[in-house]
Amino acid sequence: MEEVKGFDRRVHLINELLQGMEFAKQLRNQILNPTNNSCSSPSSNDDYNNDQVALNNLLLEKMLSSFDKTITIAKKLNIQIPQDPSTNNHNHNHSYAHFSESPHSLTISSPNSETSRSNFSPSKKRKSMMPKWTKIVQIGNEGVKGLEGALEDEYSWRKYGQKEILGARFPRGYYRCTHRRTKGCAAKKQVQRSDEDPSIYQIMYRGEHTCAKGAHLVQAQSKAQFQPIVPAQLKSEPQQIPSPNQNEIYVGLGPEGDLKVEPEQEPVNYAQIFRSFSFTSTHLQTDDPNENDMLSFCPAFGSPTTSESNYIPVSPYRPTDAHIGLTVQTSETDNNEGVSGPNSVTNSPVGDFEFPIDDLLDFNCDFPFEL
DNA sequence: AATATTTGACCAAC
DNA sequence: GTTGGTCAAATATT
Repeated sequence: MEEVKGFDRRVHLINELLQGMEFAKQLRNQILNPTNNSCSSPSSNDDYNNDQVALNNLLLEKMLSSFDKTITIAKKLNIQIPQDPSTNNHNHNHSYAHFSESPHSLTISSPNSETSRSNFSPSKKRKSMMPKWTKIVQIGNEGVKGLEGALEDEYSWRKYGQKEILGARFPRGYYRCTHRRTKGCAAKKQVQRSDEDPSIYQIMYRGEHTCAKGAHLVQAQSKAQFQPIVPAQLKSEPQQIPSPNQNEIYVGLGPEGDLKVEPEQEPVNYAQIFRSFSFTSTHLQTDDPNENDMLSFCPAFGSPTTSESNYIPVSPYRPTDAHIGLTVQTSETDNNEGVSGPNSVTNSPVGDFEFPIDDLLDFNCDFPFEL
Protein backbone atom coordinates (compact mmCIF):
# COMPACT_ATOMS: atom_id res chain seq x y z
CA MET A 1 0.00 0.00 0.00
CA GLU A 2 2.93 2.25 -0.46
CA GLU A 3 1.36 3.74 -3.51
CA VAL A 4 -1.79 4.57 -1.69
CA LYS A 5 0.14 6.32 0.97
CA GLY A 6 2.16 8.13 -1.60
CA PHE A 7 -0.85 9.43 -3.40
CA ASP A 8 -2.45 10.54 -0.21
CA ARG A 9 0.65 12.39 0.79
CA ARG A 10 0.91 14.15 -2.49
CA VAL A 11 -2.66 15.26 -2.19
CA HIS A 12 -1.94 16.51 1.27
CA LEU A 13 1.20 18.18 0.10
CA ILE A 14 -0.83 20.08 -2.43
CA ASN A 15 -3.26 20.98 0.28
CA GLU A 16 -0.54 22.42 2.41
CA LEU A 17 0.89 24.36 -0.47
CA LEU A 18 -2.51 25.77 -1.20
CA GLN A 19 -2.96 26.76 2.39
CA GLY A 20 0.39 28.42 2.44
CA MET A 21 -0.48 30.28 -0.69
CA GLU A 22 -3.74 31.39 0.77
CA PHE A 23 -2.04 32.75 3.84
CA ALA A 24 0.42 34.51 1.60
CA LYS A 25 -2.41 36.08 -0.32
CA GLN A 26 -4.00 37.24 2.87
CA LEU A 27 -0.75 38.69 3.97
CA ARG A 28 -0.35 40.43 0.66
CA ASN A 29 -3.81 41.89 0.95
CA GLN A 30 -3.04 42.90 4.45
CA ILE A 31 0.05 44.71 3.35
CA LEU A 32 -1.45 46.34 0.31
CA ASN A 33 -4.73 47.15 1.94
CA PRO A 34 -4.24 47.23 5.69
CA THR A 35 -7.52 48.87 6.52
CA ASN A 36 -9.59 46.20 4.87
CA ASN A 37 -8.94 43.71 7.55
CA SER A 38 -9.44 45.99 10.41
CA CYS A 39 -12.69 45.04 12.05
CA SER A 40 -13.38 48.43 13.47
CA SER A 41 -11.80 51.78 13.57
CA PRO A 42 -8.87 51.66 15.89
CA SER A 43 -8.97 53.53 19.06
CA SER A 44 -5.48 54.82 18.46
CA ASN A 45 -2.73 54.65 15.92
CA ASP A 46 -0.62 52.54 18.21
CA ASP A 47 -3.34 50.00 18.76
CA TYR A 48 -4.00 49.97 15.07
CA ASN A 49 -0.39 49.37 14.19
CA ASN A 50 -0.11 46.70 16.82
CA ASP A 51 -3.13 44.96 15.41
CA GLN A 52 -1.67 45.11 11.97
CA VAL A 53 1.64 43.73 13.08
CA ALA A 54 -0.01 41.00 15.09
CA LEU A 55 -2.14 40.00 12.16
CA ASN A 56 0.81 40.02 9.83
CA ASN A 57 2.77 37.92 12.24
CA LEU A 58 -0.08 35.49 12.54
CA LEU A 59 -0.31 35.12 8.80
CA LEU A 60 3.41 34.69 8.55
CA GLU A 61 3.32 31.99 11.19
CA LYS A 62 0.59 30.22 9.31
CA MET A 63 2.57 30.40 6.13
CA LEU A 64 5.64 29.01 7.79
CA SER A 65 3.59 26.28 9.38
CA SER A 66 2.13 25.28 6.05
CA PHE A 67 5.49 25.20 4.40
CA ASP A 68 6.91 23.26 7.28
CA LYS A 69 4.19 20.69 6.87
CA THR A 70 4.83 20.64 3.18
CA ILE A 71 8.45 19.82 3.78
CA THR A 72 7.51 17.11 6.22
CA ILE A 73 5.23 15.52 3.68
CA ALA A 74 7.79 15.90 0.99
CA LYS A 75 10.27 14.03 3.12
CA LYS A 76 7.80 11.23 3.56
CA LEU A 77 7.51 11.10 -0.18
CA ASN A 78 11.23 10.59 -0.38
CA ILE A 79 11.63 14.01 -1.85
CA GLN A 80 15.15 15.11 -1.33
CA ILE A 81 15.19 18.34 0.53
CA PRO A 82 18.28 20.49 0.67
CA GLN A 83 19.99 20.04 3.99
CA ASP A 84 19.07 23.40 5.25
CA PRO A 85 16.02 24.74 3.52
CA SER A 86 16.15 27.96 5.42
CA THR A 87 19.49 28.84 3.93
CA ASN A 88 18.92 27.45 0.53
CA ASN A 89 18.14 30.06 -2.01
CA HIS A 90 16.08 28.16 -4.49
CA ASN A 91 16.12 31.07 -6.84
CA HIS A 92 19.64 30.14 -7.59
CA ASN A 93 19.59 26.48 -6.91
CA HIS A 94 17.07 25.39 -9.37
CA SER A 95 15.32 22.41 -7.89
CA TYR A 96 13.69 19.66 -9.78
CA ALA A 97 11.12 17.11 -8.91
CA HIS A 98 11.45 13.62 -10.14
CA PHE A 99 8.97 10.89 -10.40
CA SER A 100 11.29 8.03 -10.44
CA GLU A 101 10.67 4.44 -11.20
CA SER A 102 8.78 4.01 -8.04
CA PRO A 103 5.64 5.31 -9.60
CA HIS A 104 4.84 7.67 -6.84
CA SER A 105 7.98 8.71 -5.26
CA LEU A 106 8.41 12.35 -5.97
CA THR A 107 11.95 13.45 -5.63
CA ILE A 108 13.18 16.97 -5.57
CA SER A 109 16.81 17.41 -6.19
CA SER A 110 19.25 19.57 -7.96
CA PRO A 111 19.78 19.02 -11.67
CA ASN A 112 23.07 17.42 -10.91
CA SER A 113 21.57 14.91 -8.64
CA GLU A 114 21.88 11.36 -9.74
CA THR A 115 19.44 10.14 -7.20
CA SER A 116 16.55 9.54 -9.48
CA ARG A 117 18.73 7.77 -11.94
CA SER A 118 20.34 5.57 -9.43
CA ASN A 119 16.98 4.29 -8.36
CA PHE A 120 15.90 3.46 -11.83
CA SER A 121 15.66 -0.17 -12.61
CA PRO A 122 14.91 -1.64 -15.99
CA SER A 123 11.22 -1.69 -16.50
CA LYS A 124 9.38 -4.92 -16.43
CA LYS A 125 6.49 -6.00 -18.42
CA ARG A 126 3.84 -4.25 -16.45
CA LYS A 127 5.61 -1.04 -15.96
CA SER A 128 4.66 1.61 -18.41
CA MET A 129 6.48 4.54 -19.86
CA MET A 130 3.20 6.06 -20.70
CA PRO A 131 2.26 9.32 -19.13
CA LYS A 132 0.02 8.98 -16.15
CA TRP A 133 -2.76 11.25 -15.20
CA THR A 134 -5.45 11.21 -12.63
CA LYS A 135 -8.76 12.92 -12.71
CA ILE A 136 -10.89 13.21 -9.65
CA VAL A 137 -14.56 13.46 -10.35
CA GLN A 138 -17.07 14.35 -7.74
CA ILE A 139 -20.66 13.53 -8.40
CA GLY A 140 -22.94 16.17 -7.03
CA ASN A 141 -26.63 16.27 -6.35
CA GLU A 142 -27.76 18.36 -9.24
CA GLY A 143 -27.48 18.23 -12.93
CA VAL A 144 -29.00 16.19 -15.64
CA LYS A 145 -26.18 14.30 -17.15
CA GLY A 146 -26.33 11.21 -15.07
CA LEU A 147 -23.52 9.46 -13.42
CA GLU A 148 -22.25 7.96 -16.57
CA GLY A 149 -22.10 11.41 -18.03
CA ALA A 150 -19.87 12.46 -15.25
CA LEU A 151 -17.46 9.66 -15.86
CA GLU A 152 -17.43 9.54 -19.59
CA ASP A 153 -15.07 11.41 -21.78
CA GLU A 154 -14.60 12.00 -25.44
CA TYR A 155 -13.05 8.64 -25.98
CA SER A 156 -14.64 5.28 -26.12
CA TRP A 157 -13.42 2.72 -23.67
CA ARG A 158 -13.80 -0.97 -23.39
CA LYS A 159 -13.72 -2.63 -20.08
CA TYR A 160 -11.29 -5.47 -19.81
CA GLY A 161 -11.22 -6.16 -16.14
CA GLN A 162 -12.38 -5.41 -12.67
CA LYS A 163 -10.49 -6.04 -9.53
CA GLU A 164 -11.15 -5.90 -5.86
CA ILE A 165 -8.47 -3.73 -4.40
CA LEU A 166 -7.10 -4.43 -0.99
CA GLY A 167 -8.50 -2.00 1.52
CA ALA A 168 -10.91 -0.47 -0.90
CA ARG A 169 -14.60 -0.86 -0.55
CA PHE A 170 -15.22 -0.56 -4.22
CA PRO A 171 -13.65 -2.49 -7.03
CA ARG A 172 -11.43 -0.89 -9.58
CA GLY A 173 -12.47 -0.99 -13.19
CA TYR A 174 -9.93 -1.41 -15.96
CA TYR A 175 -10.56 0.06 -19.38
CA ARG A 176 -8.68 0.33 -22.58
CA CYS A 177 -9.41 2.30 -25.67
CA THR A 178 -11.95 0.66 -27.91
CA HIS A 179 -9.65 1.27 -30.85
CA ARG A 180 -6.78 -0.65 -29.47
CA ARG A 181 -7.18 -3.41 -32.00
CA THR A 182 -8.06 -1.33 -35.01
CA LYS A 183 -5.73 1.57 -34.42
CA GLY A 184 -3.33 0.28 -31.89
CA CYS A 185 -4.36 2.89 -29.41
CA ALA A 186 -2.63 2.13 -26.14
CA ALA A 187 -4.60 4.43 -23.87
CA LYS A 188 -6.01 2.92 -20.75
CA LYS A 189 -7.79 4.08 -17.71
CA GLN A 190 -8.81 2.83 -14.33
CA VAL A 191 -11.77 4.03 -12.37
CA GLN A 192 -11.75 3.84 -8.62
CA ARG A 193 -14.54 4.99 -6.37
CA SER A 194 -13.62 6.71 -3.17
CA ASP A 195 -14.13 4.85 0.04
CA GLU A 196 -14.46 7.93 2.06
CA ASP A 197 -16.80 9.77 -0.23
CA PRO A 198 -18.59 7.49 -2.68
CA SER A 199 -19.55 10.49 -4.71
CA ILE A 200 -15.94 10.89 -5.69
CA TYR A 201 -14.29 8.88 -8.39
CA GLN A 202 -10.70 8.78 -9.27
CA ILE A 203 -10.10 8.16 -12.93
CA MET A 204 -6.56 7.18 -13.60
CA TYR A 205 -5.40 7.50 -17.15
CA ARG A 206 -2.39 5.85 -18.58
CA GLY A 207 -1.03 6.49 -21.99
CA GLU A 208 -2.22 8.83 -24.61
CA HIS A 209 -4.69 8.14 -27.33
CA THR A 210 -3.22 7.47 -30.71
CA CYS A 211 -6.62 7.07 -32.21
CA ALA A 212 -8.65 9.89 -33.65
CA LYS A 213 -10.56 11.68 -30.99
CA GLY A 214 -13.71 11.92 -33.04
CA ALA A 215 -13.97 8.23 -33.58
CA HIS A 216 -15.43 7.59 -30.23
CA LEU A 217 -18.82 6.18 -29.52
CA VAL A 218 -19.93 8.01 -26.48
CA GLN A 219 -23.24 6.42 -25.80
CA ALA A 220 -22.33 2.79 -25.88
CA GLN A 221 -19.40 3.20 -23.55
CA SER A 222 -20.54 5.56 -20.96
CA LYS A 223 -22.75 3.27 -18.97
CA ALA A 224 -20.24 0.54 -18.90
CA GLN A 225 -17.67 2.88 -17.55
CA PHE A 226 -19.65 3.43 -14.48
CA GLN A 227 -21.13 0.08 -13.78
CA PRO A 228 -17.91 -1.67 -13.00
CA ILE A 229 -17.35 0.70 -10.19
CA VAL A 230 -20.50 -0.30 -8.43
CA PRO A 231 -20.01 -3.23 -6.19
CA ALA A 232 -22.31 -6.14 -6.71
CA GLN A 233 -24.28 -5.42 -3.61
CA LEU A 234 -25.04 -1.95 -4.83
CA LYS A 235 -26.14 -2.78 -8.28
CA SER A 236 -29.63 -3.38 -7.06
CA GLU A 237 -29.79 0.25 -6.08
CA PRO A 238 -28.45 2.04 -9.08
CA GLN A 239 -29.64 5.41 -7.92
CA GLN A 240 -27.64 5.30 -4.80
CA ILE A 241 -25.90 8.26 -6.25
CA PRO A 242 -28.21 11.08 -7.15
CA SER A 243 -28.26 12.59 -10.54
CA PRO A 244 -24.94 14.20 -10.81
CA ASN A 245 -23.40 17.48 -11.07
CA GLN A 246 -19.82 16.75 -11.15
CA ASN A 247 -16.83 18.46 -9.89
CA GLU A 248 -13.64 17.37 -11.41
CA ILE A 249 -10.08 17.83 -10.46
CA TYR A 250 -7.00 16.69 -12.15
CA VAL A 251 -4.25 15.52 -9.97
CA GLY A 252 -1.86 14.46 -12.51
CA LEU A 253 1.53 13.60 -13.64
CA GLY A 254 1.54 15.57 -16.79
CA PRO A 255 3.87 15.91 -19.66
CA GLU A 256 5.00 19.32 -18.60
CA GLY A 257 5.82 18.17 -15.18
CA ASP A 258 3.33 20.25 -13.35
CA LEU A 259 0.95 18.70 -10.96
CA LYS A 260 -2.44 19.72 -12.11
CA VAL A 261 -5.51 20.17 -10.06
CA GLU A 262 -8.27 21.12 -12.37
CA PRO A 263 -11.65 22.23 -11.17
CA GLU A 264 -14.72 22.25 -13.28
CA GLN A 265 -16.55 25.51 -13.52
CA GLU A 266 -17.23 27.03 -10.16
CA PRO A 267 -14.60 26.99 -7.50
CA VAL A 268 -14.66 23.55 -6.13
CA ASN A 269 -14.18 22.92 -2.51
CA TYR A 270 -10.73 21.56 -3.03
CA ALA A 271 -10.11 21.00 0.58
CA GLN A 272 -13.19 18.89 0.88
CA ILE A 273 -12.38 16.84 -2.15
CA PHE A 274 -8.81 16.40 -1.15
CA ARG A 275 -9.87 15.32 2.24
CA SER A 276 -12.04 12.74 0.67
CA PHE A 277 -8.87 11.17 -0.52
CA SER A 278 -6.59 12.08 2.27
CA PHE A 279 -8.85 11.41 5.19
CA THR A 280 -8.44 14.74 6.86
CA SER A 281 -5.40 16.84 6.80
CA THR A 282 -4.28 15.83 10.21
CA HIS A 283 -3.32 12.42 9.06
CA LEU A 284 -0.14 13.45 7.52
CA GLN A 285 0.79 15.86 10.15
CA THR A 286 1.29 13.07 12.53
CA ASP A 287 3.75 10.32 12.31
CA ASP A 288 1.13 7.84 13.13
CA PRO A 289 2.34 4.56 11.73
CA ASN A 290 -1.24 3.51 11.31
CA GLU A 291 -1.83 6.01 8.63
CA ASN A 292 -1.56 3.37 5.95
CA ASP A 293 -5.19 2.58 6.11
CA MET A 294 -6.39 6.00 5.42
CA LEU A 295 -6.56 5.89 1.70
CA SER A 296 -7.88 3.46 -0.77
CA PHE A 297 -6.73 4.97 -3.96
CA CYS A 298 -3.90 4.17 -6.13
CA PRO A 299 -1.41 6.65 -7.39
CA ALA A 300 -2.12 9.53 -9.55
CA PHE A 301 -1.76 9.23 -13.23
CA GLY A 302 -3.71 9.83 -16.37
CA SER A 303 -3.68 11.39 -19.72
CA PRO A 304 -3.97 15.07 -20.34
CA THR A 305 -5.41 14.43 -23.71
CA THR A 306 -8.42 12.82 -22.20
CA SER A 307 -9.85 15.93 -20.74
CA GLU A 308 -13.55 15.77 -20.94
CA SER A 309 -15.91 17.74 -23.02
CA ASN A 310 -17.55 19.05 -19.93
CA TYR A 311 -14.33 20.46 -18.70
CA ILE A 312 -13.13 23.93 -18.82
CA PRO A 313 -11.79 24.00 -22.33
CA VAL A 314 -8.16 24.51 -21.71
CA SER A 315 -5.10 22.91 -23.00
CA PRO A 316 -4.31 20.17 -20.59
CA TYR A 317 -0.67 20.87 -20.94
CA ARG A 318 -0.93 24.51 -20.17
CA PRO A 319 -2.74 25.21 -16.99
CA THR A 320 -4.51 28.49 -17.10
CA ASP A 321 -5.95 30.71 -14.48
CA ALA A 322 -8.88 28.39 -14.27
CA HIS A 323 -6.99 25.68 -12.58
CA ILE A 324 -4.10 24.96 -10.42
CA GLY A 325 -1.21 23.67 -12.34
CA LEU A 326 1.01 21.20 -10.68
CA THR A 327 1.38 18.19 -12.82
CA VAL A 328 4.14 15.74 -12.70
CA GLN A 329 4.60 13.37 -15.49
CA THR A 330 6.29 10.09 -15.20
CA SER A 331 7.65 7.76 -17.75
CA GLU A 332 7.89 4.08 -17.53
CA THR A 333 8.39 1.39 -20.04
CA ASP A 334 5.48 -0.54 -21.30
CA ASN A 335 6.15 -3.59 -23.28
CA ASN A 336 2.86 -4.92 -22.33
CA GLU A 337 0.70 -4.18 -25.28
CA GLY A 338 3.32 -4.26 -27.91
CA VAL A 339 2.12 -0.84 -28.84
CA SER A 340 4.49 2.00 -28.98
CA GLY A 341 2.10 4.75 -29.73
CA PRO A 342 3.48 8.13 -30.58
CA ASN A 343 3.81 9.83 -27.32
CA SER A 344 3.74 13.54 -27.29
CA VAL A 345 5.96 13.49 -24.30
CA THR A 346 9.49 13.25 -25.38
CA ASN A 347 11.58 15.48 -23.26
CA SER A 348 11.71 13.46 -20.13
CA PRO A 349 14.43 11.06 -19.34
CA VAL A 350 13.57 7.45 -19.15
CA GLY A 351 12.45 6.42 -15.76
CA ASP A 352 11.91 9.75 -14.20
CA PHE A 353 10.74 13.18 -14.91
CA GLU A 354 12.00 16.56 -14.07
CA PHE A 355 10.52 19.94 -13.78
CA PRO A 356 11.62 23.18 -12.22
CA ILE A 357 10.19 23.41 -8.79
CA ASP A 358 9.74 27.09 -9.40
CA ASP A 359 7.07 26.27 -11.88
CA LEU A 360 5.40 24.21 -9.29
CA LEU A 361 5.07 27.23 -7.12
CA ASP A 362 3.82 29.50 -9.82
CA PHE A 363 0.39 28.09 -9.91
CA ASN A 364 -0.38 29.67 -6.60
CA CYS A 365 -0.92 33.04 -8.09
CA ASP A 366 -4.08 32.22 -9.88
CA PHE A 367 -5.60 29.75 -7.61
CA PRO A 368 -9.33 30.30 -7.58
CA PHE A 369 -9.77 30.00 -3.88
CA GLU A 370 -11.20 33.07 -2.36
CA LEU A 371 -11.75 33.26 1.32
C1' DA B 1 -23.62 -11.63 -35.88
C1' DA B 2 -20.94 -8.27 -33.93
C1' DT B 3 -19.63 -6.02 -30.08
C1' DA B 4 -19.39 -5.16 -25.13
C1' DT B 5 -19.29 -6.80 -20.29
C1' DT B 6 -18.44 -10.03 -16.65
C1' DT B 7 -15.50 -12.72 -14.05
C1' DG B 8 -12.34 -16.36 -12.76
C1' DA B 9 -7.71 -17.50 -13.87
C1' DC B 10 -3.19 -16.30 -14.89
C1' DC B 11 1.09 -13.85 -14.29
C1' DA B 12 4.58 -10.33 -13.12
C1' DA B 13 6.12 -7.55 -9.48
C1' DC B 14 6.90 -7.03 -4.74
C1' DG C 1 2.68 -15.60 -0.69
C1' DT C 2 0.15 -11.43 -1.87
C1' DT C 3 -1.44 -8.05 -4.88
C1' DG C 4 -2.62 -5.53 -8.97
C1' DG C 5 -3.13 -5.79 -13.89
C1' DT C 6 -4.47 -8.47 -17.78
C1' DC C 7 -6.37 -12.31 -20.41
C1' DA C 8 -9.95 -14.80 -22.31
C1' DA C 9 -14.07 -17.67 -22.18
C1' DA C 10 -18.75 -17.14 -21.11
C1' DT C 11 -22.44 -14.26 -21.21
C1' DA C 12 -25.11 -10.13 -22.30
C1' DT C 13 -26.45 -6.51 -25.31
C1' DT C 14 -27.33 -4.22 -29.59
